[in-house]
Amino acid sequence: MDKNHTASVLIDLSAAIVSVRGDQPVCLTVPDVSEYQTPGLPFGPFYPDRHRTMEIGLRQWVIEQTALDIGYVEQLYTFGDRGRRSEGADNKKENEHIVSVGYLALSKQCPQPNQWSEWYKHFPWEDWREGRPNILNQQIIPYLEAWAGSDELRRLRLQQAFGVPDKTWNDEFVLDRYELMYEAGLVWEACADGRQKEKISVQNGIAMQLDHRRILATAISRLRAKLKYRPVVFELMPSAFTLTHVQKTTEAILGAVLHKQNFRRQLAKNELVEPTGKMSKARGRPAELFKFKHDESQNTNLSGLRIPLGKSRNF
Amino acid sequence: MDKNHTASVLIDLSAAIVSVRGDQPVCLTVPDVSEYQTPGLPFGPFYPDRHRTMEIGLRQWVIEQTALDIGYVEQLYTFGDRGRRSEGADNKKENEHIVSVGYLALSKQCPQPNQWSEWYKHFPWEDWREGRPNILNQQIIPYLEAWAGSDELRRLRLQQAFGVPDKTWNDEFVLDRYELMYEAGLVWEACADGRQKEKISVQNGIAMQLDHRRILATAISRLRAKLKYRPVVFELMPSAFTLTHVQKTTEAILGAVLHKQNFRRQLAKNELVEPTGKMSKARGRPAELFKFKHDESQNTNLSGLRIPLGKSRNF
DNA sequence: TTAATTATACTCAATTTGAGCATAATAGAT
DNA sequence: ATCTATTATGCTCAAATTGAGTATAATTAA
Repeated sequence: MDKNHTASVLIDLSAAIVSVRGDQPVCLTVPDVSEYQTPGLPFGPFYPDRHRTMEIGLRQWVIEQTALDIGYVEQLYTFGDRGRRSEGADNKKENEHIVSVGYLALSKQCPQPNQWSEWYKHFPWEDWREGRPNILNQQIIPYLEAWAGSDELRRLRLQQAFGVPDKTWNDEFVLDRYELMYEAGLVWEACADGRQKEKISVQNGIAMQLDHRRILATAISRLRAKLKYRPVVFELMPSAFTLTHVQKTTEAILGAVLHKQNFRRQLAKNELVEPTGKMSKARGRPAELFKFKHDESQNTNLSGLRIPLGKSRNF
Repeated sequence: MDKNHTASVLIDLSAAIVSVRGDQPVCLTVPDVSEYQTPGLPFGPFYPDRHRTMEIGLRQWVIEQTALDIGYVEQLYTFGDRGRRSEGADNKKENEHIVSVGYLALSKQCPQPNQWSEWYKHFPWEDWREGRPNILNQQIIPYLEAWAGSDELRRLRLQQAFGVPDKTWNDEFVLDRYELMYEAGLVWEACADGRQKEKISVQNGIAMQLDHRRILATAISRLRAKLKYRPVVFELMPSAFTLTHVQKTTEAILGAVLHKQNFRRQLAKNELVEPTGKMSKARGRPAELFKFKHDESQNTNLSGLRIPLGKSRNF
């Protein structure tokens, strides 16, 4: 085994810090500085001599920079091909090889509204709560069909990621869909990376710096999947909440509507919440306020919500 | 955001290359060179200027070093605290900060038997196929109980990871269990890293170099989880196989026995296999030979085996 | 008082799961 | 030949879970 390493790299810890504002999932972004006016995820370098683990390093600079209380943190993926730039087309020092380690963090609050960017502005095709997004049939699918042409492999990937023409939409394939659009040159980042010569005509969601939209797509995929077998929603909820509030938050993340009674049945069966005795006051009948029945341990083994997906998911 | 990186690191790509030999899951290891005679996982450096992505880099040196046909490759986790060594207690250059990116790879064959190490020699408490392993009640649990003492958090973690005293064993918590044993000083690596002064008396599974047993634990956790929702078993099967063979392979990985008829019902329902027309010849009644009904695309969206876990899992 | 709104209780058929029994086809022993 | 051990496969059945309703209760705003 060759142990003479010749290439050293710098490590960036990038964080998709997620919260929910109203009925919109949001993500902390940093003001755009580049010429392209694209927002980016917050990131900071990893100093291996200062922090024992990368998660400690991440928490450190998140606290320093944002003063946010992030309870839940999870490593997502390590990308070795950062900006995926083709050679020389950049103003960065070329010797600086950067590996980015993406993290997902969840925050109960999201102050300073302008610092938080709504997920579905970057991924308009991922929000199915009002039915199938128009952008799919009007823009994305036709372009992708043309891109696939008669290439059998491309058509299969298209079918599995976007469910065309007959399969159903899978809410967890956010990353697959984004990657496919990237490859097909349907997102701005593909131009920036030099894969696409001309600027694309349609704006398929707001672009982000470097590979940040890819990291956010990974975060959404992971969070949507996790929601179904671990009670992570409660990391996004205040200490007391109504059952409808939990449901709305879940629906926001999944980008889909759920059957109310069945959702509550799952909560009840898994004993995830307990009543506080207090009531909420809103428009209609007051709802009981609940709190999360947490296990004291962070790394809990509760069964999460087995999401009974409502209808209107395919077409 | 502070962009003046001061610390550069080297990246090692470590691979848990998994296969199944007979009824034992195995993992490719490299001959032991250290004074401790402990085997290690194969690993190689990542050269960012030579390989566009880390996965490409990994495949490259696996092909070069092992000449193995690994189809399935998946990134596991990136560890920033490698050997987790306390300061100065090592013969390595202290300035060399190494970050290891762990990968899981699956191989259909495993030639050169002595290069492959059986999982359950490193994790004897994880194989429940013959019932609850004796080592749990005889060694591990008593030590962990003592370590936990009256610390409430420790007791909760113990309960959730090992299911003591009343909860059930969860086959996916391999990493949680290993980490707990590491913290409690119950595995050799804890000594090596200087967390434990004296050598531990009992050998709780064969140790590995650096953090390699932790990477293997991560691999086992991930593979056990994945098996239940993606048809990854077939990455470990030859082109034609009997249904019993699939089941034995699945059981080997899960470390648990399954209900035969229900297992086959799942395979049938999900249309994961199709008959080849040929028959196997063995001791009893000949079994039909099947092949995996693959979707041509690697990144397939098949539903995997929803594992109906047999009984005898708790106690 | 009425309408609109929201919450919650309860029902019911269809499906899926967990666990079992019964039968079929082979090799090897008697 | 025929019995026995062994493995494969078909079929049943009750319990649990899911998907999708209907009905009713408690509020606010008009």
